[in-house]
Amino acid sequence: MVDSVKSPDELTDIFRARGLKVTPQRQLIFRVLHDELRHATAEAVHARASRDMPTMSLRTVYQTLNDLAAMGEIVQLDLGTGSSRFDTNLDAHQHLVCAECGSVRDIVVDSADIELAEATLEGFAVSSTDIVFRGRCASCAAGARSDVPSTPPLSEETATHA
Amino acid sequence: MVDSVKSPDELTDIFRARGLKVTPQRQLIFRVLHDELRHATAEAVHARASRDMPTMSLRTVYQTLNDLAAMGEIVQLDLGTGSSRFDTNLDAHQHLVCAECGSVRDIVVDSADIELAEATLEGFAVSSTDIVFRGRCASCAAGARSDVPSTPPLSEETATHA
DNA sequence: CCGCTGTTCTCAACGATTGTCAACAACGTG
DNA sequence: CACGTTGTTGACAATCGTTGAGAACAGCGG
Ligand SMILES: [Mn+2]
Ligand SMILES: [Mn+2]
Ligand SMILES: [Zn+2]
Ligand SMILES: [Zn+2]
Repeated sequence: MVDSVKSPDELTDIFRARGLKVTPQRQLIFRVLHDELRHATAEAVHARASRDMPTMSLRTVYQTLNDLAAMGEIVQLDLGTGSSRFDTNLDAHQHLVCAECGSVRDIVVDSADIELAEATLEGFAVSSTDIVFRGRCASCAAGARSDVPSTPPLSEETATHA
Repeated sequence: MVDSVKSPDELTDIFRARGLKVTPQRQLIFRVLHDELRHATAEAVHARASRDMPTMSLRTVYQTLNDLAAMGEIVQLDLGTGSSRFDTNLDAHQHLVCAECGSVRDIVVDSADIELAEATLEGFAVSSTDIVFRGRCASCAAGARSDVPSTPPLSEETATHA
């Protein structure tokens, strides 16, 4: 039902098929993406991977994430939170971004709802529609202090999802 | 009919009212924003302003743009093009961003079209909806080479608008 | 087990933006 | 209109996320 990131094994095959080598670093990143992180920053992936492989460099994480994104196995997002997020959900969808804690949640908006009048497009060919709903998540509304985004830009689909 | 950036005179009054000093630099920036630039980067504003006042520093431009944005006199946008754009159009609207030349065009999407099922929100309070349609503008489609975004991130609502 | 390639790692550079702070100018006051 | 206070400017360094370079290194086919 969901078109999510492929399994480490599948990604391994894909990399091999492209003549790319399958290193322990890459395998670890595959696993992290598949099993744990949803909208992770490179930093977050690195932090998680470093636990299992302390020598893992941030550079390698960026490299592999970029490779995966280039192959379309993950999607690079710019949600305006400072750093890129890498989305393992490949289905067409949009995001709810909490202005306070920075958590990211998937949401599906019927694209039929966003019909643009052809006339107003004036020849512009839309190839993708990025919608970001900004606001405050439930958990922030609960503990809430209404002022500034307290928690600095976070590293992942924060807390919240429990 | 359009809620656009206020006139230099009005902005002058607003700044004075807040105890902020009205310097020639600021006045120049007010004029540039009001008369010329629509979705300018700080760099673009600086380039334009520097023509009339060569000593103008980029730092001052950032400062003033941030001040104006903080007061709600302009809107800071992150369209994923590398640097912030400052929008002088204060009406609720969205953007068409050309992947090739980076041009930005306003477009109005009936927000009623984007009704989110309350249920799916699960307590998330949406405060703003940012929609960015990415694709290729008419003029790029005309001269078009279909590959990479040739023209690097631009400085403004490029060419196109003639 | 060998070697060719593609990889990893370290470290420096990058672009956009902000912090710092001394020199400076706006503007209310006398 | 000169004066002093206070906010502002401009030069410069620092920050953050990300990428470039190059040498050491490890897949993987032979
Ligand atoms: Mn997502
Ligand atoms: Mn606009
Ligand atoms: Zn939150
Ligand atoms: Zn274009």
